[in-house]
Amino acid sequence: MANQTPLGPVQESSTPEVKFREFLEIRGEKLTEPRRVLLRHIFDSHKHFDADELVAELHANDRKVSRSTVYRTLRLLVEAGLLRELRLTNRTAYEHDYGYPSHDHLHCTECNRVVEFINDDIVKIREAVSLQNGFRAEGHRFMITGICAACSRARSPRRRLDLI
Amino acid sequence: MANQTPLGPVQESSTPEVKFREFLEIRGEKLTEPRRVLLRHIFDSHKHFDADELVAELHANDRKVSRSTVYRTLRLLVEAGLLRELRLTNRTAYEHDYGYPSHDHLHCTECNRVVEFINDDIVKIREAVSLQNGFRAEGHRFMITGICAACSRARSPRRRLDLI
DNA sequence: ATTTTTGCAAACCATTTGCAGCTGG
DNA sequence: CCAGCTGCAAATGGTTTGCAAAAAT
Repeated sequence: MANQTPLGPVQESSTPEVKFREFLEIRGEKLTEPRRVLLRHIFDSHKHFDADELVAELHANDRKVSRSTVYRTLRLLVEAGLLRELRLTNRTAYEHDYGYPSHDHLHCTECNRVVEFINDDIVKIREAVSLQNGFRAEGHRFMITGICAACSRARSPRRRLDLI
Repeated sequence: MANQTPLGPVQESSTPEVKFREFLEIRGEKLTEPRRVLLRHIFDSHKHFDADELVAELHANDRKVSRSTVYRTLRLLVEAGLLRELRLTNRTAYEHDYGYPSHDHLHCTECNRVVEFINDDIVKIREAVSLQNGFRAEGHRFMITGICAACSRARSPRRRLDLI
């Protein structure tokens, strides 16, 4: 799942680890070693990932964390506001939701790439629509699906050259 | 999955069955009896539904269609542009996409109800963002998540109304 | 000491698929 | 007739869960 990171970071008052510990303390839960390993790995690089990739990468690095713990911790991190879920067609991907500006996504159904973009009007629409419907909005998902520039290019006006 | 129908129908040049037959003919496929039964049932009432509900309702009506055929036909109807998929948290729901205006959704995470709304600015944003990113947009999903008015009011130990 | 967490394996569950027989055109 | 379809049962695959051992406070 390739993905670039066009958006810059945002200044935050504490690290993900501190924020996670606070979250766990409130619920009387613990910041264990596997959770720390996972957290460090996740916030070490900024990209989209899924549970499976996490398991594989950690195994490759000899920092093994079991699949169940990965799933359980991902759920906690979402609840803690550190990660955001992206439900794609066949799997659930995650991205940083802390220390990173809020944004939405373009999803190329051809190459499966996800590109981020920021548009402030979306939240305005969200609030206006919620107000009209007596809805207390907690979040939204806006995903534009289609074909990215690269795939469009590689699609039609290119065939003839392949024929030699 | 309770859901009202706030939006009015739209004038179309042919019925869902005609449109589906055309779609199938182009691909050299057949409009069989199970498919007809399913299509009739789906377009008989306007509401959101999932594969399981369809199977149950048809069985209750003694118009049994097998689960596999339901799934296979739903996929065709989406490809044909007659239905639209809504990926909710735990399941895939469907709604009419033919003879019905384009719209987006509010999803109450408490009672799981989905409410439709129309906002023309969303498509404008979609086109603007796509242009900026060299993206050829084919569609979008905009889902606002939060708590609906009814659940806000009853905001006590209320459990989700998830039917089944 | 007590409560939470972990890893494993098994369970889940919506959806898909292989196949033998049925059906529409 | 023959490609395409159906129903059944079995397979899939991502995700969750039960449980006994391990770790945190």
